[in-house]
Amino acid sequence: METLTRGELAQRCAVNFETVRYYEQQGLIPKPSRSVSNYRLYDEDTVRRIRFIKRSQELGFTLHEIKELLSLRAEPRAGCADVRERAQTKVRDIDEKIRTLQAMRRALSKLTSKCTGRGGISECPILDALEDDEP
Amino acid sequence: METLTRGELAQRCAVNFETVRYYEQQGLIPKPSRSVSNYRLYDEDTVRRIRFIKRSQELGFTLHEIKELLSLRAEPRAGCADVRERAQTKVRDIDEKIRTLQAMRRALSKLTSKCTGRGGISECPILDALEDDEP
DNA sequence: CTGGACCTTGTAGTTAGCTACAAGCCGTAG
DNA sequence: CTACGGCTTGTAGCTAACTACAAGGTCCAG
Repeated sequence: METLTRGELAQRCAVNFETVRYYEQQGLIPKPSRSVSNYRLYDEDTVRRIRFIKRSQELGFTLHEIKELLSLRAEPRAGCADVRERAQTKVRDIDEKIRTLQAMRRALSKLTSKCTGRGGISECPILDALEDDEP
Repeated sequence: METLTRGELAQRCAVNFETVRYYEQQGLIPKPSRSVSNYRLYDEDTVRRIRFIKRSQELGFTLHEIKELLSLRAEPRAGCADVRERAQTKVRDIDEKIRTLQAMRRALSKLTSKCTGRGGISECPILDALEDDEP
C-alpha cells in the first residue's frame, strides 16, 4: 500500500509541514504508523481529512467544532441517538450559515446591478440585507 | 436623535466594550461624534455595522475581507466598474462557500438517516461528500 | 457632595492557530 | 563515505482578533 511522509502529505494538502504535526497534537488527525526509522507514514484518508479541516475552517468553523464534526463519524460506540442529535444540531448551524450567505449574496448582486446603471451608489444594500434577529 | 454610549452599543451588539474601540482603530466603524465630555456617541447605523461584522466573521471572513466588503458601498467616488468587479468576485467567493456548506449538509443528513436504522456507522459520508478539487 | 458606575487614553496580555527554529538522526546520489 | 535533503523532538515566536488593566475624568443617586 502506498504511503506518504509528512512532507508529502503537507504538499498534497497544501498546508505547512508543521501544521500536520500540530493537527496530530490537537487530535484532529490520528497518530500515524511509523517506519522503521521512526518516520510518520500517512494514507489517503489523512489527505482527505486535512482537506476537510481546511475547508471547514474557511466556512468559519473552529478547530474545536471541526473536531466535533469529525467525531460524529468516529464513534460507532456512541449511542446512535446521541450522534443523531449532534449531527442535527450541526445541520441547523449549517442551514443558518447558508441563509446568511444567501442574504449577503442577494445584497451584493443588488449592489452590482445598481452599479450597472449610471449614478452613484448611495444606499447600503449589503447592510440592509442582514437585518433580522434582535432581542 | 437617540444616541448610544460605547457601553450601550457594545451591549446592543453583544460584543465586548473594548472591541468597539478596536474596530474603530481598525477602521471598521467610522469615528463617532463626541459628547461635550468627550464620550463617544453612536447611532443605529453602527449597531447594524457591528452586527454585520460579527455575522461575516461567523461565515469565515477575516476583518480584512469584511473591510473590503464594507468598502464596496462606502466608495461612490470609486470607478463603478471597479466596485462592480470586486463585488462580483465576492459573490463568487460566497457561492463557493454555499456550495461547500450544502455538500456538508447533505453528508450530515445522510449520516443522520443512516443512524435511524439499526447497525453501527461504519463509513464516513461527511468526508466523502467533500471530495472534488485536486491538482 | 461623595461613591460608584461609566467613560477616556495608552499599553499590555491572551487565545487560536499556526510557523519557525535548533540539535540531531536517516537515506541516498555521487 | 560524505553531503544534503528530509525526517525526529522540543520549544519558541508570530499574526489576528480581541481583552484587560491602569490612571484618571464624568455623571448621577442618595
